[in-house]
Amino acid sequence: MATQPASHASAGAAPAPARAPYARVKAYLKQGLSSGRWPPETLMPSESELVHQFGVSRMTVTRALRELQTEGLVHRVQGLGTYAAHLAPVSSTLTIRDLHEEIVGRGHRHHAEVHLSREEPCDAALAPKLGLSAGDPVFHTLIVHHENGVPLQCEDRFVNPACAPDYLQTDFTRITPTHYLLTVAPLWEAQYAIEAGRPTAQEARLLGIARTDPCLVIVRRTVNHNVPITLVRLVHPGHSYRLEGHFKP
Amino acid sequence: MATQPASHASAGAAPAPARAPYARVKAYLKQGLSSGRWPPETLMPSESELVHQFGVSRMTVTRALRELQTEGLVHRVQGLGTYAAHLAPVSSTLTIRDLHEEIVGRGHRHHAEVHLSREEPCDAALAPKLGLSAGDPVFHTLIVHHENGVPLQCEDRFVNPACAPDYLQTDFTRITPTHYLLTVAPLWEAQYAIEAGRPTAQEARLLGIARTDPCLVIVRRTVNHNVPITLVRLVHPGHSYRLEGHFKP
DNA sequence: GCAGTGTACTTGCCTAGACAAGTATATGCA
DNA sequence: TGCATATACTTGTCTAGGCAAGTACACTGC
Repeated sequence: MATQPASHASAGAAPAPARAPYARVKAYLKQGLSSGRWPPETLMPSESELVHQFGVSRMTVTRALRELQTEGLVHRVQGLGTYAAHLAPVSSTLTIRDLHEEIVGRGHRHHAEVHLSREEPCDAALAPKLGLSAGDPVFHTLIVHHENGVPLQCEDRFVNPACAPDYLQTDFTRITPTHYLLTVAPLWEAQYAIEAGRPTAQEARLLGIARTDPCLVIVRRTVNHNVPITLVRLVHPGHSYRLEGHFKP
Repeated sequence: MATQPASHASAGAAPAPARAPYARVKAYLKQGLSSGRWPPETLMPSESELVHQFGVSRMTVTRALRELQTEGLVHRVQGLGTYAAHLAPVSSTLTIRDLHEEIVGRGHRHHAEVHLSREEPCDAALAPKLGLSAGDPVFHTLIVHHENGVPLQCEDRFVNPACAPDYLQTDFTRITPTHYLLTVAPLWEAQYAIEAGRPTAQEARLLGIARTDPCLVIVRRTVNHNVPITLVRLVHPGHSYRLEGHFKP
């Protein structure tokens, strides 16, 4: 039997019905979840029920359900069925973009001041986090990023020389460390912690703020194939920087 | 022709090869992206190439590629092909869980102090954010959450009465507002902003901290079907709370 | 030179079936 | 009663095709 997709029929200004079949099934289920038709932990219609209800093939229904599953809205158990998720997972995508792109994306001017860029012996406290031994050489950069001339971020970074031997040769006024490291290892794993804290004396001076001013501090450790690449502390003045996000199921 | 899945053959302790075909294709591509085999914006193998290379059907390859696309690792253009993503999307899932679950999940004791729970006229500044008019009634709660007796979060929340008429009848020492609102509207859209700031005098008093202590402040606005539900300000003492996360591609 | 056309290739989405494997329940037998 | 088995239903995954639509490029005819 031949396919008969998207026969966009008569309706003129209807916004929705042009959707693909899998998207219609998905929207139907999402709407039901949203309206409370299937409360959490409730058994939802099985694939074969949906197949009959929508007159589509099972693959189409499967795709809709699988996408809902990856979005965390349902969970599925082989042999049992599909259940509405326990609680709506209020998980949001927090995008930690390259700061340069973020600033330029706002139509503003980005400017970096390099205060430190050197090799130094690795501190005992730092060593295990970078998979090194105390005294091993480690690259250390301290850069202040400005947005339209205003200090926005103090970036204190340690880099494992084994991962990026040419790191210190980079001109960090033109290329951010994040950007450079992405070219060296384009895909990695990261752990981060976000907290509010006070700047160190040096950070306060570089950012032009008081030591008592609250700052948003992000500490991030990056690993590629179990090899630590970099450990970075990003300090933002609290009054001028915020992480914003939007969550849409 | 019959399927011949997962013939887990001979190899004893091999961890990987038991994977499903679509997962093998996906892992192959991911590995290539990770190793720099396909630098950003590079054209990757087409579906038909992968079909021949792996001896699987197109649907299987399509699934692998589609999952990589939803993970943001590639982008695909009809008529052109599949490209390695511009930069590795360092986006991480920041899970804003219900605080009660978070605390209990750590094996600790959660305890909530309700300092305010009443209906009041809506402020002019607040009204548009909740889709109300100034002077309309609005529910207002102020709750301090403790972990093992230590103040952890001050939750100042406004709720649209139209969305949750029985909100004030809830016993917030037993059920968190987040949890209650999830039962009323299990699925919603949220905007949030995370920043570092100082507590108000009242917040400082309730949290037992100084007014100069830095705090992590999260402001979240929740909307269901374009109807604002709630606006909440969450204040955490900087020294005792952090958002942590882990990103793994 | 330049606009139009045809062709090859790509992804997007779909169908109708298949086998595998997990779960719960009814059934039969000791 | 209690245990083992058969059955019905579920999801997980795959095959081998199909049409549609978007892109790039060579090849026309003017």
